[in-house]
Order: sequence, then structure tokens, then C-alpha cells
Amino acid sequence: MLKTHTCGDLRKSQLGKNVTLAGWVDRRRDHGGLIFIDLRDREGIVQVVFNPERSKACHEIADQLRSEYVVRVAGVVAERPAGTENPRLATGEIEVIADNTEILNPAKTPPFYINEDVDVEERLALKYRYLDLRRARLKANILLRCRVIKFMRDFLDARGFLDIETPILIKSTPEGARDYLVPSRLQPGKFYALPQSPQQLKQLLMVAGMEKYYQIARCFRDEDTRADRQPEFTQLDLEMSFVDKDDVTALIEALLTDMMAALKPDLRIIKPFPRLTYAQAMSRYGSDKPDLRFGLEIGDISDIATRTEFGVFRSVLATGGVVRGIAAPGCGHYTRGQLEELGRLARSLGAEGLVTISLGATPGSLDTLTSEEVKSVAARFLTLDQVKAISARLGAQKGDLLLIVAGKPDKTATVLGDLRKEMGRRLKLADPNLFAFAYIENFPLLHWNAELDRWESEHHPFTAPWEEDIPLLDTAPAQVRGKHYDIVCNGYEIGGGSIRIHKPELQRQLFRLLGYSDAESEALFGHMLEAFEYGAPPHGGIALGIDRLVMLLAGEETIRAVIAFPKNQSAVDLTVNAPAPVTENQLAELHLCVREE
RNA sequence: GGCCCCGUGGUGUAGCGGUCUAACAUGCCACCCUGUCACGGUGGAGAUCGGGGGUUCAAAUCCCCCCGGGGUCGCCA
Repeated sequence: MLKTHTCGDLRKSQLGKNVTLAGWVDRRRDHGGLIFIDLRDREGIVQVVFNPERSKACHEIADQLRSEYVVRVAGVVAERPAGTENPRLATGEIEVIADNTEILNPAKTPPFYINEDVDVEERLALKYRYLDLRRARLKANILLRCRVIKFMRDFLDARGFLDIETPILIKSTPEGARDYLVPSRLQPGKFYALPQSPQQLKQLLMVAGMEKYYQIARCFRDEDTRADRQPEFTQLDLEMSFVDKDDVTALIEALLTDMMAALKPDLRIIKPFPRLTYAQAMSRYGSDKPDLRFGLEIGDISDIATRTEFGVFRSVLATGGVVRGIAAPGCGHYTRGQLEELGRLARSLGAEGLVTISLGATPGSLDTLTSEEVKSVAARFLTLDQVKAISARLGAQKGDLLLIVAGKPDKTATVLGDLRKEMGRRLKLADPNLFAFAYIENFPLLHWNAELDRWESEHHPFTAPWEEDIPLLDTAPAQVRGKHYDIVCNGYEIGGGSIRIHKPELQRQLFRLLGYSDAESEALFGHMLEAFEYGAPPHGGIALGIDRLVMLLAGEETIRAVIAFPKNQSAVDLTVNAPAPVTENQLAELHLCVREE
């Protein structure tokens, strides 16, 4: 090694020791006589002093040093003179007095600050990702990610799970996201696909008798990116034999609970994890991934609305619609402009309109509310008692603002869910130190795709239906519940899994329901169907989105901040400039030609 | 593909029709400085305001198109 110690771990206990350090110049302070260097390596920062009276040669080299130069310094660990200690540095009680200095590599002036936490245009930061990763924030994120994964591995290893790799070159299947394809050189006209997840392979590992499998698995989906979505991402993928739903969810609950205690002891979690049905999540929070850090629950006021003289409510209800709302605490003073803005927001989310009811500008008990204080376009169609009844239903107090949407049940739920999220954000209702994990269960197994005129899997076609619902597959597929569970945290879906089908007949029945002929099922999924003929154990599993989980733990708003080399919104890697053209020869070997658009 | 936001010295911002010959901070360069730690001081260099077109006596500023970036809807079994 070119160094004997790291910059971050020098303390008073090493006083008088001769050490050799190597790292980057974080900052230089030139006093004409004395020169101070903050020397940085992965572990931290230490001050190095260059004194011409001690070493003229060192001082002359220090004079040439600039930001991000790579240097090696040999010197002695010394106590700082009284009064010059720096409590902001872990190494602030000591300094290294340089006796020998070597510039290992000079550096151009970086295109952005390494030593300050200033937001830089992401295009630039991604182009120079290797410099961005030197900065404290990203370095800490990458470190945290490493710890999270290490924790998962240790936890599962201690419980008898085997880490098994599965292929990256597999087969395209029609279900799910768009595949990334890899042309085959040896099989002209045929293609591999990169896995969207190791789903089928881990099920085959269960048939293989591995019983407990896990993998830190890279997954690929050729869909548009989002702040929390990348073309390639990482899952903790696991599968177990001889388990039911509660075994898997309990395991993951223990993993996450222990992990939070070990890595983020200052953050609170809700124990045990709440379990909501899909129907509850949709009706109470208007989302299948609700943020449970705050209330602001959606309430149904259809029964009250139907007794009012308000035509909008009555006509919607007469055509099978519903009237629902939320109560924004302390927003009764909102101006007309603010209310109009909320109305525009609601319409942009797909609502026909938004009815607001201001319950006065000052807080207080509902009992003291007067009709003069109630402000709403609907006010003259509502009695004071009706306003109070609606308010009570939505948990409102005087001084609050009711946001009410009338329409089709599904649309009303999702619009109010989005409004709830937005108001929660604006009013800062979410406790930043709370991690609200929860399970969402009892999803429908299937949903009807009206455009394609067929049933589709809510999760994936290998999810097992509830036993008691199996007869409904033939009669009322929409009512069949799946043994599927999602795990959510703070409004993000961070994982999902299910108990799988392990009987070939049931699997065939599902494929038929999804519109595949037996011949098609055989061609696409024959390996699964055949495997199930050879003693497939009951099994199930789950996958956690590691990028999202680490993002939340790091307090970041995009998973790009926890991935070493992420892609941008256009799925371009700006660091290495991928994707890129290839030569005609390469294409010819792959039996490909590029179509002119 | 739709919608929203953004693009001004290396970096981050201000300026939003004329006094902009474009400001501030920081960085960079030179000189001074032996206890600083976001060191300090003095001086200097550095931007045809993403590109193109238009409106106007006059455009960084208003309009249109394009390019690039971000957010989001669709999409994501």
C-alpha cells in the first residue's frame, strides 16, 4: 500500500506516530509561510501542515498543490496548538506535519465543486459521475447502499437462504414490461431477453429443491424512466418452499425491522407493519401505495350528499357515482386564487371539478361554526347541519377546508388520493423521522383490459388465487383474490410478492383465462408447466426494490442518487455515452440491419 | 406521444423590453500573508445570456420552432 493509515481514522491516540497518507486535496489554505491542506480519502479528512522551517522541499511542493491533486504525504501526527482544534472534523484534534510529499497525479480544475454540497445541473454531474461520487453526499449514499445489501445478505444467510445466480440472458415472454433484447449470433434471427426479474428461474429453483433462495438481482425493463424508475434496477429477490403468505411477509417484516434498528436507529417505524387490503387502501387513501405517515383520510359522504339540494352531487349519485372528500387542516383561510388553483389541479388529475367548502378562517370546534363562516359554491344548497355532518365525516374542525370530488368511484378515489398526497406535501404533514412500512393485500388476481378485450394479471400469471376463489375463475374472474402482497413505505411501493401456483392444471387454467391457447402456453411457458409435473413444492416469495429502499433511507428524492452510474430520463448513460452505434460488421455478425425510420 | 418546469462567465444564482459596455457569490490566475480550517487581503482574466427565426426604433428579457435537462401522464406482468 502507498499509505499506512487513512485520513479519517487518525486520532490523538496516534500522536507522535510517523504515518504515510495518500488521497486528494480537498482544500488548500496558503498563509504565505504555512500552508494547510485538507487531505481527503474515502474515510475522511485530515489537516496536513507544510512548514518551510520543517521541510522547505515539502512546502515548495505544497505551493503547487491545487484542488483534487492526488498526493502522498509522509509525516508525523501532532497535537494541534491549543485553541486551533477543529471540532467539526473527526480528526480535528490532530494534524499531520509533512516531512515528505509526492504529487502522485495533478488534476484539472473540476467542472463543479467537490468540496461543497451545491446542486449541479444533472447532465454535468452525470457526465462527470466519477467526480460527483467523490462528493460527501453521493459517497454516503453508496456506502449506505452497501450496508443495506450487506445486512440483507447476513440476515438471510443466517436463516439458511442460498445466494444463487440466475442467467442474465434469458427468454422474452409476452407478459409484463417491454424486454431488452440481445440478438443471438449463433442462432440467426433469435433473441435473448434480459430478465425483468428472475421470477421463473427462482420458481424453477424451488422445483429443484433449493427451498430457500435469494439474490441481489439486476432487473431490466425497457419502459420510460421516472424519479424512482430506471431501465435497470436492483431487487432483493427471494423465494421459499413450503410457506404461506404470512411466512414471507413476517420474514421481510423482521428483516426490515432489524435493518432499521441496525442502520437507522434514529428513525421510527410502525410495529407491527399495518396490513391494509387493496380495497381499504383505495377507499381510505386513494392509492395502492399510500403514505401512512399522515392521516388526511378520504371519507365517503354520498349518503349525506344525496339529501342535499346540490344538483352536481345529486346527478352524479343518480348515475352510480360517489361523493367523497378530504379535510385539509387549517386551510379555511385559502384565498379564491388558491382555491382556483386547487380546482385546476383536481381537473388536471382527471376530476370533473372540485367542490371546496371553507369552514371559516379561524380554528375552533365544529359546534361554533356559523353559516356566515361557510364559504362554498355549494353553500346555498347545503344546510348548516349538512355541512357539519360532512365535516364530521371527514374529521374536519372549524378553520379547515373540505375538498370534495364527485364522480365514478375509481376516478374519485385516485383523484382524492393525489390531492391527499399533494396537501400532505404542502402542509408538511409527514413526519420526516417516521418510516411507515405497510403491507397491501387481497389484490384482485385479474383485471379486465377493455382496450385489448382480455383479462390481465394484476401481478403476474404465476400468482396463486385464494383457494376458496378458484371456482370463481370460470364464473366471475374479477372477484378472484390473489395471494399477492405489496409492501409500501412512505408512499412508495418498495416490494411485492406472492404465493405461486405450483399445480400444472391450475397454471394452464390461468394461461387460458389470460387468452393463451394451450399451444401458445406450451411454447412460451412449457418449461414451467413441465417443471410443475415433477413434484413442485408449494412456494412463494417476494422482491424488494433496493434502489427505492435505499433512496428513502438516504432521504433522497430519486433513485439516481443511490446508483453509482444511473441513466438519465432518456435512458442514456451520460458517463460512457451509451447506447452508441455499432459497426456494420457487428450488425452483420448478428444477422441484423437497422431499419430506416 | 401529451402536459408542466428549466437552460445567463468553470459552478450556483440575479436581471424579465432601453441606464446590460450583463450583476453577485464562489471557483480560476498573479502577488502579499506562519495557525488557518468555507483562512484573509490586493489585483486580474473569464459570458456574443442553449441554437435558429420573428416582433420592436431597441430583446438575456416578448412570440414561434428546434436542441438539451428535469418532473409527470400514458407505460411500468
